[in-house]
Amino acid sequence: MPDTRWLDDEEQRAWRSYLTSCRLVFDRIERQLQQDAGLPHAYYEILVRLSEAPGHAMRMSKLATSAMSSRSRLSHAVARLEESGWVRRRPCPDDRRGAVAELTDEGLAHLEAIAPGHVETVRGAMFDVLSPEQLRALHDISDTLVANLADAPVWPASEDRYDDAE
Amino acid sequence: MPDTRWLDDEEQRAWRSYLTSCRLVFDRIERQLQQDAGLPHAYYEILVRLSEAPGHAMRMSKLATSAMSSRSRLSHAVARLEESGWVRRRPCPDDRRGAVAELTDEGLAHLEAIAPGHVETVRGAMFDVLSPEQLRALHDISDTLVANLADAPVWPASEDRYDDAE
DNA sequence: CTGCGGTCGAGGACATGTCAACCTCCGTGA
DNA sequence: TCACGGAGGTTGACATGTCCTCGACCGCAG
Repeated sequence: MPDTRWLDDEEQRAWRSYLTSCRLVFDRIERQLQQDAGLPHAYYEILVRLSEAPGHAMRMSKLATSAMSSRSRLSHAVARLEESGWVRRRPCPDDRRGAVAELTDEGLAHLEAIAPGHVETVRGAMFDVLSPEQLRALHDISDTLVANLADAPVWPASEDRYDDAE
Repeated sequence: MPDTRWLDDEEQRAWRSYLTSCRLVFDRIERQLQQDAGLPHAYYEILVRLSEAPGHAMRMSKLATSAMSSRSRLSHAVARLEESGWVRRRPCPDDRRGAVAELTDEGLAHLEAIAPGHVETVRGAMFDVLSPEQLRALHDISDTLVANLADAPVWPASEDRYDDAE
C-alpha cells in the first residue's frame, strides 16, 4: 500500500458528520418501529415489499434482493415473521427448490396500522428538517452513490450476498 | 392520529435511494474492517476516540458519548477489545464508581496498521464517488440533520442513551 | 452524618445479523 | 439418462446490539 491518502480536516469533519447524521436518523426509525410496531426496520421493509408485490407474495430470493437482505438473513427474518403470523411460506409451484413468502391478512392489517407512525417518523427525521434544495441535493447524492456502489466489488464475503437478481 | 402525511412519489424515491445508499456505504465499511482488521466499525470508532484522547485514555461514559454508543454497548465492546489486548480498563482515580479505558500499545499499533485500509475504503465509498459540490452539499445536509436531531426527543428507551455530556 | 435519588459501569437474557455448511433441486452436456 | 456444477433456501454457531437490572458509589438535603 503506497502513501495513504489521508482525509484532510474538512473531509474528516464531513465524514464524521455524515456518520453521526445517519446514526441519528436510523436510530430514530429503528426505535420508533421497535416501540410502536414491535419489529425492526429490516422486517418492516420486508412487509412493505410483500405488500407491493402482486398477490402479496414473492419468491424468497427476489424478496431478499428487493429488501437488500442476504438470503440467510431473510430466512431468519421470515421465520420470525411467520411466528408472528404476518407472513406465510409456501412452496414455489414452478421450482421445487423454491419458496414463496406471502403476506397474511393479519400481516397486511398490521402493516397498515403501523405505516402512518413510521411515515411520520421519517418526515420528522428527514423531510421536515431539510429544505427543498437540500432534499433535492440529497436525492441526487444518494442516486450517485447507489449507481457507483451497487455492483460493487466488495468481496461478497460468501456468495451469500445481494445478487443482482430480478 | 389525524390524516397521515404520506410520502409522495418523489419523496418515496428519495427516501428509498437514501436508505439504499447508506446501506451500500456502511456495508462496505463494515465488511472491509471486519475482513482486514477483525473488528466492526463501532469498535474501530472506539479505538480512534481513545487514540485521540490525552494519554490515550478516557472515562467510560465520556467514551460512550463520543463514540455515539450506549453505556451498555460500550461496556460489552470494551470487554471484547480488552480480550483482544487492545484496550485496558483501570479504575478512575477521581470517582470510585468509574472506570477508565486506555488504549494499549498493541491497540495503537493495530489501529495504525489498519487505518490506511479504512481510509481508502472511505474514499472509495464516498470521496472518490461524489463531486466537490456534492460533498459540500452532503456536509451541509449532515450538519443540518445533526443539529436538528441531536438532542432528539426520541423517548430514550431507558435512560441508557447517549446523554448530552460534555 | 444519614438517607435518598441519581450516576457509573457491568452483565445476563434475548433479538438480530453474519458466515459457513448442508440439502434439495435445476439445467446442461456427455 | 446421469453426472455435475450451480442456484435456492435453511440452519446452527457465533458476534454484536438492546433492554433491563443490579450493585457500588456520589452528592445533597435534612
